[in-house]
Amino acid sequence: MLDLRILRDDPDRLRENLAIRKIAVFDDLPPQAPDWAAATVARLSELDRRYRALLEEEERLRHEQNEVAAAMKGLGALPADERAARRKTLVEKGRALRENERLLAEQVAKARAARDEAWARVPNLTHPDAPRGDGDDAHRLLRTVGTPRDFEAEGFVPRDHLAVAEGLGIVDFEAGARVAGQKFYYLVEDGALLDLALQRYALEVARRHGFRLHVTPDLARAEIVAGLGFQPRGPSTQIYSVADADLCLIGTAEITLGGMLADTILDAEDLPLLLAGLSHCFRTEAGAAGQESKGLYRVHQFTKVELFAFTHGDEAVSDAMHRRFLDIEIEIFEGLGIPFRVLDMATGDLAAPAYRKYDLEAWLPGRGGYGEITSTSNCTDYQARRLKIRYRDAAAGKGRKKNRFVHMVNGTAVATSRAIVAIVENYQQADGTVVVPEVLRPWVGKDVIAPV
RNA sequence: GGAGGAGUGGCCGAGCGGUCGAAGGCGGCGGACUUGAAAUCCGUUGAGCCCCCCGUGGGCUCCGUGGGUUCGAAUCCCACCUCCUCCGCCA
Repeated sequence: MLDLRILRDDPDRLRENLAIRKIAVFDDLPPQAPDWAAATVARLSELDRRYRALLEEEERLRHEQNEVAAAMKGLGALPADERAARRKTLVEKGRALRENERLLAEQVAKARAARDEAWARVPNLTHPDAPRGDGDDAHRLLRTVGTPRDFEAEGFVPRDHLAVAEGLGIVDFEAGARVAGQKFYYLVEDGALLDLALQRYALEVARRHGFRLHVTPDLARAEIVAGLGFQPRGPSTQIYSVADADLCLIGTAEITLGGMLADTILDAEDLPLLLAGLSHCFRTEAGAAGQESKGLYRVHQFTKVELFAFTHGDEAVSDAMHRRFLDIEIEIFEGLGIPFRVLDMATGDLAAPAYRKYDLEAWLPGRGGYGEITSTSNCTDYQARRLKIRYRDAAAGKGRKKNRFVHMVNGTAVATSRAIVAIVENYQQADGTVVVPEVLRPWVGKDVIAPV
């Protein structure tokens, strides 16, 4: 959620931002509609004005109520009969005011809900250096790390991870489908060890960088999910909900790490707070299908080590943290020996909470293309405002402390399923075995994964 | 799951249906003392929102959350959430 002052003080900035983000706030004003950004801002302003006008009227009535109640207190000194008469008048007046105020309160609540609902859908502002546009060509290539293997020179055609993994018997999608449905799977023997090894490896790197380790809940209240900027309900939601409970299966530990400190006020000296979270992640993957979704690449459940930071509410500070996150992600995949590229994601592809986002895309020989393996976003104060995560800050004045919203940065250390895809495809050998990346060997306990 | 108890400001903790945004303490900030620090003493210190003639201006709200009773609710009633104690069950 953005600061409402932007709507009131700088609507042009809001309109320009909407235009580059291409995220619809109102369903009947999609980004394809003419002047949709301007029309969206106009409607938001109108909702805000309506709410404030009603609120003002309600507060006036409340003020009168308070005056009646206060007048009642001064009655004690009067003679009994006069006191009774005054009392009767005041009670009647107070009662009438209460009735009116209640009617108005309903309208105020409705107007407020309408404004807030719309406002919550307005995307975050955007980093000035983020590339504009949308679509795969719009992203800015920042770096390429590692060199893809020359399989032709090695004399064989690389297979996709599913073929290799099933050949090795380290993944079982049939059993997954039988038990939980399509896009569920079992990791078996060395597959299970590989999964755990990736978790341990990522955690060790995170801890070395000063992140405090957490195994988080895999479920969270819908309110927390929404607070992080995810849509917990609705036809196109990526989030599973639990029936008869106000709970969602989390799509990422970003939700549980970010929600940890909801409604708290931190000490400025405690920032930045660096958290690592291990959780299962669940995604409905509504509407996703096709070759790119094959096998372990797009599944309903996977395990992930997430990095999370709460920083001072200063764009330079969170921006620096964001680059630090990117460096850690690069370190992790460089360590795994996977060739990848780093993209500065275009404005039209950013999710609503992100101010800026970098993706790591691994080279996947089985596909002959790149596929996203990790992602890191600076969400500035967008999530903190809704979750009410603040810190006491020494303001410009002497000794005065002011509460400010923290900035929140998240990033993937490792999503095991996709890392396994990248490892299996990049480390496969002509005989169908897979070499274990050196950094994982202590935990996998072998150099090569071969069929049992 | 059953039976009790409790949720108050950054933290701890008092609070009678009206003078309670709320005692007291800690912490923070400013000052005195000190070469400096500690100790001591004095003062000060909640948040969110709305309006305007934008000021040492006016108003509204907030005591777990949401409802209710009342002219008036931190205080009374109901529901929910969370925590604690005891019992039961259980990896």
